[in-house]
Amino acid sequence: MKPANHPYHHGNLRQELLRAAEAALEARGVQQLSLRELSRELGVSHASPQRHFATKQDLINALATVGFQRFDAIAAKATAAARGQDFKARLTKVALAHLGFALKHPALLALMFEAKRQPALPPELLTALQSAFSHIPRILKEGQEAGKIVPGDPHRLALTIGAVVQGLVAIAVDGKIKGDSLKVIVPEVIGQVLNGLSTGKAKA
Amino acid sequence: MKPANHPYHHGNLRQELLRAAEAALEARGVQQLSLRELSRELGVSHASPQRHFATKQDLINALATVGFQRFDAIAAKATAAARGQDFKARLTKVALAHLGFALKHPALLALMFEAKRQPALPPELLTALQSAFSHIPRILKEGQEAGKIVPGDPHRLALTIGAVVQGLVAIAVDGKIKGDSLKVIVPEVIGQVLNGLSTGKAKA
DNA sequence: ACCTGAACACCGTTCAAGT
DNA sequence: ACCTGAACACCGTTCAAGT
Repeated sequence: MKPANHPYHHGNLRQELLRAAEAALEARGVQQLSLRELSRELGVSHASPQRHFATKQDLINALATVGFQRFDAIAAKATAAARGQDFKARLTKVALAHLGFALKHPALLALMFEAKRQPALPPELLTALQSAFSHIPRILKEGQEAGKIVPGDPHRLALTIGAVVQGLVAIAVDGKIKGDSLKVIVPEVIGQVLNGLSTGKAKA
Repeated sequence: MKPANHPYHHGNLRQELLRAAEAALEARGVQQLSLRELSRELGVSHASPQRHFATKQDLINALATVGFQRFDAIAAKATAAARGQDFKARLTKVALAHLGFALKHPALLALMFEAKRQPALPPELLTALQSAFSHIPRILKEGQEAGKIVPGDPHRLALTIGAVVQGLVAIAVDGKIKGDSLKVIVPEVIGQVLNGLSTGKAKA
């Protein structure tokens, strides 16, 4: 379990750097993330990260990529677990999965969303990101094919629900929703969006 | 217009620093924001910001504060301009105001949301932030009092619409919505939330 | 009150050199 | 292939000193 005390050849410095970086990120924030400090912590020279991450941004991109991959895996598991249920239940499960991740790794999530804003995304980051955001549109498409959702451009509908979930995540991360109450709030918000907030009219 | 070339006593270094910082922020990103570079650009010593912003974080907080103040002013103007209209039109106007700001100042918006995550918010930042996010709940409350919106905890309803708008902003900033199409997409998304996405049932 | 200049303790990145 | 040590050009922050 512990990598002994080799004077040389650390073993898998790349993995250790990623692990230490994530811990430092959640403990002290992105701003304080320092390659030299990570090197010190791992007992290697400050120049040794170079071989594994050519630049600090590369380390950040790698962190963001594994973040989106975990994000994706959690959502995939949630949808799989809700296979037989109706589409509202499945949407709720995916939303809860996203929110659970957000509350567990708030600093990593912030880093992920910051990394997303880069002009030229590394390809692995892009595919991880696309996969992570594919679940809600897919569920909506199935609901629409089953006639459970109003017709219309599926892309447009996915935008609506996607915005709600992303907004909930942002609000929850800010601590504006107590973690305990998520299981009651999220289904209600999803229900509100599905059933509408206006009185009277059913829809056009 | 130009502050002459005083060897001493710059005039209002504080304002100049804020202005230069915002320009540098949008041009090169938060990561590259440097007090020393701003000082060079303004032709003052690298230690001179100290009197106006005790720390770099103080400069960032000041930027975030003016950002939220402008955000607030724009939303207030939008609601004032839509005074006589129905509550759906007013919600749409506010959402469009938020989105317009986001697309105009994406880096500043990112800085504002990052600043919001600080454990101990400076009081002016907090009040600016609260004021900026007060418009949607207020419109919803009025709509509810007029019987135009389903009954229920107003705070909960505001959460739903607030999440949608915040989510749209996040998605728009990522460039996933073409700026031109906002005027058609936003009313449609707001309408979807108000009228619901499910077929059949009006509501419970 | 506001700014300067020097100093301190940090950074990321590069590169020859070691094993 | 992987790591080290020294070097370079930057940082933020502090503080005595100047006006």
